[in-house]
Amino acid sequence: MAIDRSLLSGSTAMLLLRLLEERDMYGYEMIETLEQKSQNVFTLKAGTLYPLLHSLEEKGLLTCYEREADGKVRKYYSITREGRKNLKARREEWQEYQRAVVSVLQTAW
Amino acid sequence: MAIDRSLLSGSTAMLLLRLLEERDMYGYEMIETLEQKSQNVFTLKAGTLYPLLHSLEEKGLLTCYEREADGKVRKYYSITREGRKNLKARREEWQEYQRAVVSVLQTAW
DNA sequence: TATTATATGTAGATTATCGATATATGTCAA
DNA sequence: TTGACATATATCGATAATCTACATATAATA
Repeated sequence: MAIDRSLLSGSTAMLLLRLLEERDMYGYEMIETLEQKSQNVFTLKAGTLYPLLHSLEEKGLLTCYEREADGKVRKYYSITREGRKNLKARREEWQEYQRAVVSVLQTAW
Repeated sequence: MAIDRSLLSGSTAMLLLRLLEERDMYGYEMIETLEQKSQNVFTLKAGTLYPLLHSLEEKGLLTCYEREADGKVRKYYSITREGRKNLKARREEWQEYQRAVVSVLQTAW
């Protein structure tokens, strides 16, 4: 990663769900989109992404279907109702965490 | 933790260094102070803190000395010059990471 | 005197991410 | 046409951060 990988820990699933909130995507597309949207801060590895997608699917947060595009069969992922609910919770958790970090970093003692 | 523990990953050392930037503290004091300053978002466990303090000391980011206070011998930690340098880098990394998350979450596509 | 808060510590388990590796197809330039 | 590179998906084992559980000891309080 461009940044210490441990910082990303736990927020990757949220970021993927956020991408899929906008539109269905296939795995490789998510890696590239995240990279662009974050100005190269998030350079997610395939070895991280695919197992994560499978586990999100198992948990019912995503569904998967195959579709041909540009002469290639790709696996598109779609966020479920449960996935949207989960995303909402993760966003709130992230806001809470972020506020807390800022308050420790900026505190005037 | 009050929040998903994985979110905290990687930022704990930064938070501890930040506390010690203000004044020397002993371990237990850091747990309580973090809890207060974060409004109970960061409830760091002893099993996380002490090994982390030892590793930061090994890396030369902290030094340790014993002192008696309130009739108790406590182990106070002090941030080193190297620790301040490290804190500065971690803060910058955190800002970069935070900006990137926000930009993915908020992006108007 | 018993319990709780303070205070420090270790061992083992869990989890997220990574690097390395594997496979297969499409594209483009030499 | 052939070799290299980008695209696309996937698994395995290693690494690292945190947790739970446990252990120990003292001080304060009921």
